[in-house]
Amino acid sequence: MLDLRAIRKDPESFDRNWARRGLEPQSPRILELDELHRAALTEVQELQSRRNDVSRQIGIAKSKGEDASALMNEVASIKDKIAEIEEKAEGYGSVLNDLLSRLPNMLQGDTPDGPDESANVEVRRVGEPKRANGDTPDHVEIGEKLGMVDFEAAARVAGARFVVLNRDICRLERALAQFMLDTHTGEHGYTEVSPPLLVSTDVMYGTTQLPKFRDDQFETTDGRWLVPTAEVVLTNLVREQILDLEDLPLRYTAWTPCFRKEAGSAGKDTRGMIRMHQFYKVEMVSITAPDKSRDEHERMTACAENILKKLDLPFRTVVLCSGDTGFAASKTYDLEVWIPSQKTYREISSCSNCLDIQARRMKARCRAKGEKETQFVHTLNGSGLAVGRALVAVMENYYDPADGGVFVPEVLKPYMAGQEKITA
RNA sequence: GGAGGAGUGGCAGAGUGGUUGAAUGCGCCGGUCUCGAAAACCGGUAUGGGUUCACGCCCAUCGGGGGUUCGAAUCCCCCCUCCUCCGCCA
Repeated sequence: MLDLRAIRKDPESFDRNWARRGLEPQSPRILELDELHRAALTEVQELQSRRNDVSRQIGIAKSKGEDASALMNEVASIKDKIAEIEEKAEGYGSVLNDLLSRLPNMLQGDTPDGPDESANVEVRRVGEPKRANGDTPDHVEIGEKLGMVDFEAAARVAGARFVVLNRDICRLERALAQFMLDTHTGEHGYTEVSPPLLVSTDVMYGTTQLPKFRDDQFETTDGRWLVPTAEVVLTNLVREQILDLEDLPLRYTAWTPCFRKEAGSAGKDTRGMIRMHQFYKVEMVSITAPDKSRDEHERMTACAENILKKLDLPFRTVVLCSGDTGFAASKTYDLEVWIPSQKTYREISSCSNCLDIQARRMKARCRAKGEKETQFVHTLNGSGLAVGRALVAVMENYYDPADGGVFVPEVLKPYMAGQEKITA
């Protein structure tokens, strides 16, 4: 949710910012609805005030044993009027609210302008691709030859976009997750959380999956939702709270499955485990004071990069342009890992600063000690990393053409009982 | 799933239809006293919204939603959460 008061104060700057995402000016409609809404609200409140006043007089009159029927008649007519205006006010309010909840966040000044991903800007590149040629088999071929990746079995039990992993490959997946969690908790100051994977509609609204992205989500028959990312739960941990400013930042990490319908991605990445309906991800979430989120964003991105560095996987970091930046984000860094079989860098992490847009929806605030004023916190989320895609990257980058095996990255050996290599 | 009990301000805890946004205690903030501190005493201490240049005024909120009533924390209905017992179960 955007700050309606801020829009009132400077509607043009909001329209200018939305234009960077290719949106038409929104403020005229917003301001019109806002004005109608507030006028109705004021009228309702004046009537309520009058009603309360007369009711009080009725109480006094009755306690004195006087006749109050004239007063009671007056209240009756006020009540009808209140109901009428109230309905009007609620109508304007809900239309306005729906409009606002479907508008994306303000972009930061240093988010570059551009229509789509082709305009994203590379900010760093770390490591050199070991094999830039196309002779590396892809992870599907590697995994199936090892007999440890089985898409057919997955299709039999669940359908397309699922996978069954076996033996050393699923152990490697687990090792990756463990390594990421240990690094975030041990070195990066994050607190590990094991959260619910089914959440309420309010929670999905809080982090902006709803109402606009309903079609991407799995809804249960009892009105709950399967989390598309742990961001949803971790961020909502502070919903409806007033936090002590001194306790910020809060940093949470969790290793969870993620469930996505991938409704708009039909035909994209159909081969392999790049795009699944279900995948594991280690997520980082930070809750910060409003003036600290920009620094935290850099820090969080560095934490995600650190995982790739330790895994010794070649990657680059790009800052997304205005047209590619997600709905809730004001600025996003994507980390892209080298995928040898595709001879390209593919997204493995996305770190976003959402400013206060989620906090407003969640009513998550903070307050300095001794102060009366509350402020909305800022929320950030980043993958640290997508475990499924990390597995793909390790399988391909650590592939040994000599025997079709996969070397175990140095940092993962402790999680694999010292195992050096995965072979058939 | 069944039966019963409970949800009030930061916390504890009154309040069962009438100037109750809510007694009292604790905590917290400010002040008096003191060389200083403690104690004591005095004052203040919810959130959101509308309106106003401002002081302020007003509205809503006692788990959530709806209803009865001139008037609801208090009565009725639905839902949620927690506790106790029974059943089931990873």
